[in-house]
Amino acid sequence: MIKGAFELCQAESLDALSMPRLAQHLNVGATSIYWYFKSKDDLLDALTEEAFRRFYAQMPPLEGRRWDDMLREFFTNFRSILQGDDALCDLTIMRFGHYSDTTVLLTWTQIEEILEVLVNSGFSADSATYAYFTLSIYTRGSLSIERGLRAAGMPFTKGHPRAALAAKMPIISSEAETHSFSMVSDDDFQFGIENNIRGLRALLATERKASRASQ
Amino acid sequence: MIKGAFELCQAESLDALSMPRLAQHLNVGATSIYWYFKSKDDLLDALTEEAFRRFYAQMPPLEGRRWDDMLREFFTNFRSILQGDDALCDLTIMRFGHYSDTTVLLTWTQIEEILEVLVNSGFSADSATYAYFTLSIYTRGSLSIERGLRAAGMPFTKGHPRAALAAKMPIISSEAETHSFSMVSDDDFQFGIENNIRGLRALLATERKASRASQ
DNA sequence: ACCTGAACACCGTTCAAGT
DNA sequence: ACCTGAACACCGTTCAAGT
Repeated sequence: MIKGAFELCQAESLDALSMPRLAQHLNVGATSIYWYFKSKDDLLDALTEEAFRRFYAQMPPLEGRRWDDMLREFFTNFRSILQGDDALCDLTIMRFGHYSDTTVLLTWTQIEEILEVLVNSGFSADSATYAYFTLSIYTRGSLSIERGLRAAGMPFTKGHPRAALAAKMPIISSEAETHSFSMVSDDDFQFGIENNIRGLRALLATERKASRASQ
Repeated sequence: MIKGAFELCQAESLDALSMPRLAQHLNVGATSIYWYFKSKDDLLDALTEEAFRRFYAQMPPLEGRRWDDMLREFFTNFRSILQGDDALCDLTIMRFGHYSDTTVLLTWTQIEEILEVLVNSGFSADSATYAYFTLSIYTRGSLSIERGLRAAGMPFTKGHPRAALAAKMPIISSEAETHSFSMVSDDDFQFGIENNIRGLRALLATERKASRASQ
């Protein structure tokens, strides 16, 4: 049932998933689904849970490197997995506030593991939490915007005709020649992650100084 | 026409905007709208353009302060305006790849102004562009996730019952008492912005050193 | 030029009825 | 326990027809 729903989502898209279409795909009466799920939203919740299971199954384990390498790798993996599977992306990124208990447990377990590395590297528990949230929001923001662009048919990726609009904008005009203005290119993403890591490095330095001073 | 559509969106929500409902709101035949807009998507595009106009009208002008103050203020204003108006938020943040030429022009003008400040402060045009994109993606990510949570009825904002799940997670358990786990609280947002600014400050320092060395 | 109503294909959902 | 089809209220959209 959920497997069939996933097949349909992967083949078409989450938007294309309707009760009649799913029923047809399963060779079953259109309303039979309501015996298993009391509403479409219920189905979607179950689908979201399964999506998270599949997502985490694809995530490689954290390597025992330095905290900055770990963060970089984790969020790069996070992004590339969801970039490669629109159905998974739509279900995990776009469906907030629809996380089942097992999904929350799965996610928190993952977060705890990361926080542990950060705290062991000298971050306070507070800073570690903020750090993870910041990178998580950024990565998800990038993914959801990229997803939106792809769904809309990928307007202006590079060398876009709208460049004409930039006549009186010297900086943008020159940047537009080399820089994709989608805001979500690989380079953009890498800069964002790297910039946050730079910020965290500076924060860590001041936190260490403060903790030494208080001893 | 567009004004009426906005009224309906503000009173209800963007989801509640249907052709029949809008027609009813305008005291007009259900299909009359199709004389002005060839499809609902067309209507939505026009609505998006108007939303951006209203949004930028509310954005206070950039103050002539230091680049970091400017960024902080800009994105804080950005967020608080869209936090206060769900219709505006749905139309501007959620509808990517549906920007009209005048919307793009409006946006680019705004971006150019910010890039100018950054470049004048010593950033390369490339870094300035990356910097803006990073903060923009983060702010939008935060807004869209907050919006999703609100639409879903704001699950676990604080002191949430799910804390029980965190039994074997020492760091999360202790954090959960003081830290909202929504990832999009005011504190979370402020940390994200501040962390990016810290990262940019470090970047600026190395860029300045490099440009001095090459002279 | 502007608006209407009937009509169509699609949706989510309910419910009484079948096995 | 599991599945069905008829039915309902709601969509977006087309089109021939009215003014």
